[in-house]
Amino acid sequence: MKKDRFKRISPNIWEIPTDFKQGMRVPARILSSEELIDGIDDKVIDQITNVACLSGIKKYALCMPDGHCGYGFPIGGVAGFSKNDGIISPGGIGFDINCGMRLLRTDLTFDEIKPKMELLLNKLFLTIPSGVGSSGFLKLNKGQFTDIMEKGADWCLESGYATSNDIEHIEDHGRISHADHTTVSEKAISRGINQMGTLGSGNHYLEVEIAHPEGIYNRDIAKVFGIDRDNQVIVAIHCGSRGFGHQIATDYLEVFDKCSKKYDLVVRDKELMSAPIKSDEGQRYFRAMACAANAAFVNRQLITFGIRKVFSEVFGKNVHELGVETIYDVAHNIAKMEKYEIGGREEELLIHRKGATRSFGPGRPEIPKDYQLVGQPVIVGGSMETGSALLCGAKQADEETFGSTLHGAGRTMSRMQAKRTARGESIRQKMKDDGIMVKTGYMPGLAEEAAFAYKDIDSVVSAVHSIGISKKVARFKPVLNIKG
DNA sequence: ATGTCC
Repeated sequence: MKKDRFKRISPNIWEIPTDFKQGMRVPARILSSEELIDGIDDKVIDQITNVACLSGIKKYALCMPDGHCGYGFPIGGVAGFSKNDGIISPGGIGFDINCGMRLLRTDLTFDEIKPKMELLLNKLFLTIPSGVGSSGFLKLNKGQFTDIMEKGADWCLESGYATSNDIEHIEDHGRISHADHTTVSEKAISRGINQMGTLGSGNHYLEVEIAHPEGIYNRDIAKVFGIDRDNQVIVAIHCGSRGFGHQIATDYLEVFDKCSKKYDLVVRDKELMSAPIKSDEGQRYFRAMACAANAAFVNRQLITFGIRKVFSEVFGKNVHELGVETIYDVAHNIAKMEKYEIGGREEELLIHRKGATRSFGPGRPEIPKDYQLVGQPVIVGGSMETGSALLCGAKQADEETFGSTLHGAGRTMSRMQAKRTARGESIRQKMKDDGIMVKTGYMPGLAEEAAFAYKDIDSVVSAVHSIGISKKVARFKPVLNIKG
């Protein structure tokens, strides 16, 4: 096994030195508890050490505790590349650009929603389109979609689909700078224009969850985030930029493939195709990626609009009375320019987070005013059977992980393998027995996303908590799930 | 993740 060559830096940090394979410019670091380190796939080790070979990489190539095999980078991969001689790589961001999570609070408690569970589930399912190729209620013209690409969630504010409180509680206010619609293909636009406000498929879901008192690890911080009553109803939204971001990733992989010779980049894996950040092609992808990121923020905001409408109808009150407010909205798949100290001096790096969450601690100007004292919320999606976790960012992340932490439980099994292991119907029944009502347009998907196909979320969360890059705040238990 | 192969 390759693991005997790992150097244990601390109880939960394992380093793979540069002599592990030829061409590594920096060491690779895997964050993991002792119990999970042996479960790390050899392919993940291959992938993260290939990332360590990319031009302009600084400090380490990192893999979070929920890491598993992905396209090029592992999902759970984090890497920072020098603005001057570094690269940008679609494989380091993911096909689903700005796949991410939003958490909503409400004033409701479990007892209040119990009599209306089935109605709530059915109305949510009818209102929020889900599944492959689904389209939304909005009929947008190209001018509006250009605004969505370039203004992100601000478009929702202008159009009456968001409140200023929503905007304040989205990463980067739901508007990524440098977005330029001229870098986006017509094909991407035509795939995306009718998909705003839709959930998608795969591991995407919409979940109603309960904040039971025993799941609150830090009552003071939970209260700052708006979790302020026993058995409070929470809503989790997990989705991304749909076919729009997917097409942009596809388009630029093709562009990078064609220009790779010109820039003479050594790439150990075709899936890691890259372009220099400073190159014309690299800049164009960066700007197109920002458009997809903005569209994903809009998507989650429009889904929020739909959820508010449903809650309002089902409980016969307006949304203000129900207190349906955005706790926070985070990107899990994105690259951003951020400043870090490298060898004693500050450098601007393009931080790639692929299945990883920003984890900024207290005092950072980028985070909402009301969260300044505690750090940003970190929203971690579990499997549909186990529910999500809420953490807060910590300063330690700036030193260890380029201000990053984990994003989910992390798969242990491929979708195919999961489908061979169980049938959707048996998972539905098991969830029902556990008090979770689920609705989906694609039953085999329940097996694909079953808890047995994922690592234990509490275990991966404990690892990042122990390292100190983010801190446990709360764990929620699902009661309703719409699986795309 | 994805009009899961134009």
